[in-house]
Amino acid sequence: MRDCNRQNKDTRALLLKHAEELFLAHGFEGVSIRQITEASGANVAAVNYHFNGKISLYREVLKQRLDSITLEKLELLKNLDERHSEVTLEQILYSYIYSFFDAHFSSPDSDRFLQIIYREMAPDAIASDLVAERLVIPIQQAFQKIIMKTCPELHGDHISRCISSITGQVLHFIRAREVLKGIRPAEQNQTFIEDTVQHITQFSLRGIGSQNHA
Amino acid sequence: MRDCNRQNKDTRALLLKHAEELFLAHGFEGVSIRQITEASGANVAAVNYHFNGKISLYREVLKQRLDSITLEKLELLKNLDERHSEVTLEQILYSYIYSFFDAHFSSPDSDRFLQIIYREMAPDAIASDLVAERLVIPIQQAFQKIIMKTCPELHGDHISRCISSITGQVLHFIRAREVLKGIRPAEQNQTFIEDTVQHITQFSLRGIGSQNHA
DNA sequence: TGTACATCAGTGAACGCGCGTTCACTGATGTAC
DNA sequence: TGTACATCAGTGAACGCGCGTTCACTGATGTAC
Repeated sequence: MRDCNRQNKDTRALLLKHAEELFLAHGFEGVSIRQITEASGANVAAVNYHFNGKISLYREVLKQRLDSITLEKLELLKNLDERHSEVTLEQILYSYIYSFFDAHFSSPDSDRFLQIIYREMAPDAIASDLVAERLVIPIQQAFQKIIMKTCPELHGDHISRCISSITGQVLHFIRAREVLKGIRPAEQNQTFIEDTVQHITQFSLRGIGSQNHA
Repeated sequence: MRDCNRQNKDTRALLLKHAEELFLAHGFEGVSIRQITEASGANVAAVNYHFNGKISLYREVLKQRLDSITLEKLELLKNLDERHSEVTLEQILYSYIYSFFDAHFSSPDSDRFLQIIYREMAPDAIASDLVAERLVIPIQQAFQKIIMKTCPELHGDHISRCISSITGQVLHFIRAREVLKGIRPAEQNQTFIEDTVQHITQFSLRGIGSQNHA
């Protein structure tokens, strides 16, 4: 009787929505097709009907999220690029690094999502190609373009490696923060973010070693 | 007939040995109890008899490997410590960073093992406590002690964060190297190691910002 | 305007599989009297 | 020195479960003549 006679409730969209929620919360292996279809009020067979199996559905979900994150980061970088003559390298680094922590701790989803991206960066992951093509490469390129404008004396390869160094730090501080609490305990959440972003910014600013801004 | 009448073949040790091999090659979920017991020539029930379940066996395996890696790194750091008056900060960083890449690419196991450690660093992992207590914390402390001796003008908290920055970079460059190949392609393996270690060393040396060695 | 057929979204039930765990058991060895 | 019992390593078979996938199906809608 509930939802009685309502055909065309767009099962496909519902599946996608609930799959996103569940995969983000519990990872690929942590979610069964039955959980997804039950949450969507559909039949177990629906996932196979609409998406040709669990893996394709997962990749579909991932695509969407990766694209939306990439879009967001490119937006930020575009803003910085437009103001690049009035902005210091330090400010660029700070904005970029802060944006990770900000996005990360403002949404309960994104903690889990970072774990997922992390896992998918492994060479044998189920979707490392998607992470590379839709996230890492476009962001890296845009970021590199800005830094090259701001520090024209630096070599492209050097900048590229420095960006990887920054990304590596950001991911590590966020992801391993529970483990790191065993080393530097007793930080409040807000000062943790502020302190860590400042540290990574200053460390990396020196690390880049631009003559313009040293 | 094979292995006929040989009691006391120490099933427990065999299980541990093959579990290590298999878990390292395929991860926790990637290995079934049946695979382990078959490889060990034992009955399916043997894992539960000797180890009280799959998780305990996994943690046991992990403990051993973590301890052996920690021991190895502490050895390296002890050597550096003993020579700390004749060694520059740059040499210390280089040795430490290089040791990760060296260990990593000289053994086929260790690539997979790094993935495992990585995964176990996540807050909700099956053994993040082991990674913290038996690997990250002891190494961090020993490393910090050396740097404090070499750069007495630096604050302990600052050094601690810098070490995390170094670790983050090392892990990222190793783990995400396939993804990063999309950005900086066409490096041979040996020059990749040499170039990357040099980059991380120099980047971090500047990042630490010691007055003594800038 | 009516009929026949094709298409499409979605269902329901079952299939076969591999999993971790359990439990009653065997047979060798150690120990107490 | 012999017997009775306890302990221990290990086995074999089965249990129950949850999984992803399959397949024949329904019933609504669109299309051609």
